[in-house]
Amino acid sequence: MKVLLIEDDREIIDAISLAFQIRWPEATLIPTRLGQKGVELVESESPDIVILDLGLPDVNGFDVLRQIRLFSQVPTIILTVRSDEADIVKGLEWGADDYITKPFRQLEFLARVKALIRRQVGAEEELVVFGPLRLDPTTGQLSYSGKEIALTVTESQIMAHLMRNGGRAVTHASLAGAVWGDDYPGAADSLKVHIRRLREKVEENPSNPRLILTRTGIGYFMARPE
Amino acid sequence: MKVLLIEDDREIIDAISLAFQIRWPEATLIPTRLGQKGVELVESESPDIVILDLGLPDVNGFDVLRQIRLFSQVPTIILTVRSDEADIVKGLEWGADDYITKPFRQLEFLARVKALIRRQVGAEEELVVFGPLRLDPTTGQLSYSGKEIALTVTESQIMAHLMRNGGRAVTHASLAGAVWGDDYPGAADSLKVHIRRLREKVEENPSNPRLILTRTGIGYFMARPE
DNA sequence: AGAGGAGGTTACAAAAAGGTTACAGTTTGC
DNA sequence: GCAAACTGTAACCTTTTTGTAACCTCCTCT
Repeated sequence: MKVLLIEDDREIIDAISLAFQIRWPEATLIPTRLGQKGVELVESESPDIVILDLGLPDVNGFDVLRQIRLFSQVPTIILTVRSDEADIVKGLEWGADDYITKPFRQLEFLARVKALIRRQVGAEEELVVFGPLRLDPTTGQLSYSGKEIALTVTESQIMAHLMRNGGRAVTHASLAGAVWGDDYPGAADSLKVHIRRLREKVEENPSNPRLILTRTGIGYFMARPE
Repeated sequence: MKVLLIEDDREIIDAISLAFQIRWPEATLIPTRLGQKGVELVESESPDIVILDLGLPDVNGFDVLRQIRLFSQVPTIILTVRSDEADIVKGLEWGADDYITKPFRQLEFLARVKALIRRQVGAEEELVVFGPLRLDPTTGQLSYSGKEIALTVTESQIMAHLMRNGGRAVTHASLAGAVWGDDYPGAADSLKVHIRRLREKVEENPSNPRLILTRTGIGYFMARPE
């Protein structure tokens, strides 16, 4: 989970860093003190949420929000000392999703951040990554060395299992179990056909594989590509 | 747009009714003074948003929220006199989306309601753009390679969903969920018919589509046109 | 060298998924 | 109030995916 913080006040940065460290250490905080830099970071880093201070030294905070909204719908919380109603309305109408006034309370702040992230649709979309291979197990979309390869459901399950154990051998039983459940007699035959089909999709020469390798008597394993 | 208000204080009901009448007359306000009744109304009326007062006479407000969350993800704003931080956190963690303390300011209140609805349905979005395709989801008007194509409401929802995920596969479940909600048995049949109708409108040869492509076992995806 | 095991390769058929069409119930616009 | 448009259902057809089985190749062990 990536959180972009656009804020110039060192005290606030520290307070928020601390809050995340204590309450939500698995989140990555990307801080910047400049609004312009912030807009660029939204594009380059694709954060899951943006926290934007309206009182920046270089540019007007509303402008930053407007620029972000030109190309991104990233959830954005506005943070400011002003508690003026007109500002709140303006911020929300311009596309902010929430609004917190300083001084804020640590727990409320984090609760709002989490409530907003929960609302996001693709928030739980997880990718299986192994070296240069990236697989989206829900769609069966595999990216590998610039190519986009479409896998079927079964292929995707096998591939995900191999990638999650990337580098280590996976037994036939474990692989078959992940796809067909533990006791299905035909699995052995079916598996070798599916391995072939996978190799035809990902290997340069399917009969001389460099990625999905055989461990005779054991199972298969995925070699880390150079 | 339906707004369910669960509130017992006559003054607050009046204040909110007035705010809606003046600022947002096209919204329908459904008021109830009982928490239990409120839960039933969420089910029977399917409101677009719920405003829930925690200080109800018959039941505890948190219980009402919990009961609603058992079957519905409707956006919910909690309204209360308590400004105690623990309550705010508790409310948000239990699934509320926003929290406003009384006394509240009319404009801020409405801005928060609208911001919540907007991030719920993406209603604010004027245009969905993908490559040379431009879709106005509010009117169903689609421009594509010089042609102006009128889509029906359902078609437009499906198209928008595909375009927003342009290039990436979208699962049947996600597509159907976006149109008919999450558990509607007939969705699978209906979806394939709507896909056909869309293809008849946008494809040169609907039986050999180049834009709306199938991922068997997964769903559909929109190919980036050259 | 030959037998046996393990996995590879291919072809084909069954099953699942999706495509196509027609029709009927509803809603919408005049 | 009627015609047109929209939507969902169902029946039937086509394509894709999956599983099965036969045969092949390679390696090992005797």
